[in-house]
Amino acid sequence: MKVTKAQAEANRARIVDAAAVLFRERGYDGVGVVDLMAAAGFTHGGFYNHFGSKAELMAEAAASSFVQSSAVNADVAVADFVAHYASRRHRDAPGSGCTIAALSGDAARQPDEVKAAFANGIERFLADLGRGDDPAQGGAKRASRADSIETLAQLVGAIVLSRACPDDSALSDEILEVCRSKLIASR
Amino acid sequence: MKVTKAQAEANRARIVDAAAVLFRERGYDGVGVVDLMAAAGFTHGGFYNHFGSKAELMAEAAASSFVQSSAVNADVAVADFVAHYASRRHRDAPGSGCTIAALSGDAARQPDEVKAAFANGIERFLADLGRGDDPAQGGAKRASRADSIETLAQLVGAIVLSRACPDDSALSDEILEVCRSKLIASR
DNA sequence: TGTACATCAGTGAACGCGCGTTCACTGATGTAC
DNA sequence: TGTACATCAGTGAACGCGCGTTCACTGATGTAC
Repeated sequence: MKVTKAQAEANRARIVDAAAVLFRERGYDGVGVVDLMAAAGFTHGGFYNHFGSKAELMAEAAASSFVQSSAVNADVAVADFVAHYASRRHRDAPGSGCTIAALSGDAARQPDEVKAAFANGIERFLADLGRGDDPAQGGAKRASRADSIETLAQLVGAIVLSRACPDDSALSDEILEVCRSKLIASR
Repeated sequence: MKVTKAQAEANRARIVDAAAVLFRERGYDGVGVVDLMAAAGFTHGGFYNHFGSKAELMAEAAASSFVQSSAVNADVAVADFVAHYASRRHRDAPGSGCTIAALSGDAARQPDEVKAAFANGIERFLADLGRGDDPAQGGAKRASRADSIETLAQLVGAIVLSRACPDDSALSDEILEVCRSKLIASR
């Protein structure tokens, strides 16, 4: 049964959104095409009407998540964003968290198509970190690109490390707390 | 054909060593039991004489790599170690590089057995970063645990980010260079 | 020390299973006249 | 505006393949007497 062009486009977007969550939660190899389609409410056969390959969807899901994160962060003061990033809440909710922290390890073993999406995501992230806040509200000042890179590396490292520790481990919490307070102190 | 107890133990160690390299290069799901055994020179059937599961080998290979890295780093000044860690050479040679940087993303989705090995590796790494150098040689002073955590997060973040970028990308190099110079300047 | 037997590391075939991808088919949508 | 036909999003069966794991078998090693 065919479907409206508009409906088809909306369906495609549903698949991308579902993929963005599932990949972050379970990793690239942890989710199959069947799972991805089922999560969006479809059977797997139609997958290749929308995407050339599973890796292509990975690239698109990542790109989409970067745009979404950036939109959300635009309304948050930089210091608050940093504090939330290096938090247990973020660590424990990879599906709605930072795609770079959740999937960089997987991206490293993917085709350049995927890596290019990640590089764009990193650039966007650096821009968000460097933008500073509305001076009228007295938030953070604009940061240099090098400072933003340093901050990003530490944020990503903190989440990656904390997630590699056993659940409920003191070390995992400690890493987040140390990095959070150091990052906030240095702004 | 049975084999000497000593030989069997040596064979087992060969498997662990090969696994430590292959997992870092290709990720947990990127290597099969067949590959792991073949890399050590065996057929796959004997795998379960040595290990209870593939995940168990992952835990052991990680633990072994941490011990080995620590032994190597013991002879290097902390500043030199940091400089080499955040380098293109390290980025481009994951098989012989830091297991935390290469496999933390995979470890996050593994059983606690594996995560516990990673937590041990992190502790060992922190100890190495904090130890300082022989005062007679005028190297780094002892670092606080919090400073070591901060350094570790930034090192791991730098490699993880740089590997997620397309091959030969300027951004990848830039991330490494910025983090390297910032880390060395702050010691 | 010599003999008989149990052990068990390594082999290679086989297990069931899920994977990514392909394909013939469907029927409502979109288009040409 | 109405009719005839082409399109193509979605379905579900099927493809070949590689996965982790199991198993019967082998023969040299290790052990008991």
